[in-house]
Amino acid sequence: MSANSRLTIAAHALAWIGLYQRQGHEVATSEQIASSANTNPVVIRRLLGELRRAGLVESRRGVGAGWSLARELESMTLLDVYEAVEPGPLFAMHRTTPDQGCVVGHGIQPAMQCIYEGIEETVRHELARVTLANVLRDVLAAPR
Amino acid sequence: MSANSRLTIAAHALAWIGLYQRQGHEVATSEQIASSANTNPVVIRRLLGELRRAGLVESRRGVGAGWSLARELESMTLLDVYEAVEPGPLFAMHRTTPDQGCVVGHGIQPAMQCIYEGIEETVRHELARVTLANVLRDVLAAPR
DNA sequence: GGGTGTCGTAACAATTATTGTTGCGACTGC
DNA sequence: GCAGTCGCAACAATAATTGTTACGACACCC
Repeated sequence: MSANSRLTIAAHALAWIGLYQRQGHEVATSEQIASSANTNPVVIRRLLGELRRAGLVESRRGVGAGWSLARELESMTLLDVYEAVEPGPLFAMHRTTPDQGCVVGHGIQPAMQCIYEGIEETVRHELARVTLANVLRDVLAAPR
Repeated sequence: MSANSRLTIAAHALAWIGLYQRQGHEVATSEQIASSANTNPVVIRRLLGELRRAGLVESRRGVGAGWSLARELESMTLLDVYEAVEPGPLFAMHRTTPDQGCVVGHGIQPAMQCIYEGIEETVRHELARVTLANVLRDVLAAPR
């Protein structure tokens, strides 16, 4: 199992801020978002910090501080979020370099690398097709 | 970073066995493969055990024992290998269930689930396009 | 029948990445 | 000055994978 839910939590946070702003509020606090996502506020701040670096959200400090969207949800795709919060590739190579004296050990990494890059490109393409506005719409469409 | 190189190692092992058999040998030992992949024989046995359960390889015991392909490399795709060695989904949900009393917390999982399933399906499709014979060919084509 | 080499598997340690938690300084509006 | 929130560092907790050791099971060979 891929043990990282960073993309999921980041999308959750963005959808939450987006909805909150639609309801007329200026900013959302990390504590509110953390409560909705059932996690710790620091986890949210860390993730939102990365999204801020990518230009997707802004933060204010002081009393009445919090987070707001830097762009419309319509102009944000899951690929933007993915690139902001996921550091590495989808599939990993050997953790130790294989035996370069062996034909297979020598050729396997470039061969797999090439295949993996193609797949990652496809995934990126799929992620780019979904905007955060789409996500929020689907969230609100869930039956209760 | 996705910390698991299982698919990579499994492809390495299959390519190694395939090449070894093309050179006229009957079976390959986990120690030979481990030496090429620069890892421990037990790691290889564990992976090959999962591939055996999926019907991709066979093993013999006793003196002169080892591993052999159960099917031609041409008829094996990376998807077969992926399904044999990767237990979970590509993207994970929240590790704790979000606040079901919150609209976003309630709707986020079905929304993301749906998106993720589409992407996984695409990845599977891509993996199914590559046979292990393709991989071995690319491995041998690597410049040295 | 015993010796040998290899798989099969369990148990546990080591490593790595992520997530959770605490603490405290910085900033801003009142 | 006070209160509320972010920013960030440090560290613990958790989980998954990988590495290692150990030993029994099995089959071939003599």
